[in-house]
Amino acid sequence: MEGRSLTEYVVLGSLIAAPRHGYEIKQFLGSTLESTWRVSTSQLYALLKRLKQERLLQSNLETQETRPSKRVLTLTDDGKAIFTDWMHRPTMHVRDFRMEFMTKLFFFFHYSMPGAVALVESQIGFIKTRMEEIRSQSEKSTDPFKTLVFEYKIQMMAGIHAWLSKNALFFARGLNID
Amino acid sequence: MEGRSLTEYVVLGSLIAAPRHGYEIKQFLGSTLESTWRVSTSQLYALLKRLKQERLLQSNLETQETRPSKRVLTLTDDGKAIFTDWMHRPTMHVRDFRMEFMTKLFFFFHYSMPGAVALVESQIGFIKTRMEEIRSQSEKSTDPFKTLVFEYKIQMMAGIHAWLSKNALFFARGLNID
DNA sequence: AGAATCATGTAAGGGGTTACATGATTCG
DNA sequence: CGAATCATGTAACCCCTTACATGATTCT
Repeated sequence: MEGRSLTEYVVLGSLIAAPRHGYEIKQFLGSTLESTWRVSTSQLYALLKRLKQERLLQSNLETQETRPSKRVLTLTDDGKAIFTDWMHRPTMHVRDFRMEFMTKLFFFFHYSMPGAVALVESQIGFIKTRMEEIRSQSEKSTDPFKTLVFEYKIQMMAGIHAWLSKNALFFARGLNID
Repeated sequence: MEGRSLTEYVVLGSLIAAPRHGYEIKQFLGSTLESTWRVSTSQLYALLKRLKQERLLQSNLETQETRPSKRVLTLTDDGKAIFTDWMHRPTMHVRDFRMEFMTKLFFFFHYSMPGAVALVESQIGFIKTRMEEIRSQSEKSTDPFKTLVFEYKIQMMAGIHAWLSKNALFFARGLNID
């Protein structure tokens, strides 16, 4: 999760297809990623402020007659680049896998973005390599507790591998855009 | 992870067999749980202060001649009860499983405490039930993305189940204390 | 002589949570 | 007529991280 948190990528991702204001981002995330993911209102506005300071997005105040005025956020080129790079990079730490990878697949799915199959494939490659590393560490281990921990990691990676090859690959292919 | 964080239980667990001072706790954790787990010095001292305020432990200043004086921490009855209860309760949220369950097994192992087999068995029961719940939700789901998420959860729970039945149960039986 | 060990902290700051504030409009 | 929706925030607090502070002793 190089430097930026998942929360930041999710907010950037909410703006990749079209500008939105804070309340709209909240609604978008609440209606789509809601099962996987949540932000509180206060955190969202704080985050938007920070991302604006970092020039990943810019804002425009729009006054409305019958409604409170709203601050419409647009991604800058930097913001777009950061999000797009992230979307095509596989997850490097197994502990982040669930949230990070699922979120990427969500955006591929929701925006019909190309590259999902390639991401799934490179993620499969990464997990295979990592699994072999842990397997060899486990074989060398003499401490029974550490071995137990290694075996757990191997089991989880085997599960991820199975899911990637079966479900995720099928899902990504079904998007029919690669 | 009812209320208290894993960090708190780990610190309480470091004191269950004998009183220790802060530096000693740090060394103990660094030499045993180090692969699974870390605390920074500053966080440890802050946490000890908080646990003392909550009366889960008490401290005694011991002056030494050739060394800086040390604050020796002892668990109170409340502290002991909170740790012991936690040790025998299965983990309720899959997201906490890895850290929480592994830590419990570590303490069972390190202190040769009885009850490991019972914990593994009740954890197996819990995960089976939870897996069936998710499976039925998954079958009802029509949204392909949500289905994908459900299938991931099922895959992970199946992995946990396999590891519990194979590795963890064997490990717990090997402790030869139940 | 310099590094590591023993021993306990403070200070600043980051990121997240919960609670609170405001105020018009539109739906049931 | 009250509840939900639209819209944006502030304030306080919690936990954790990183950096800094101190100072004697013992190992290399």
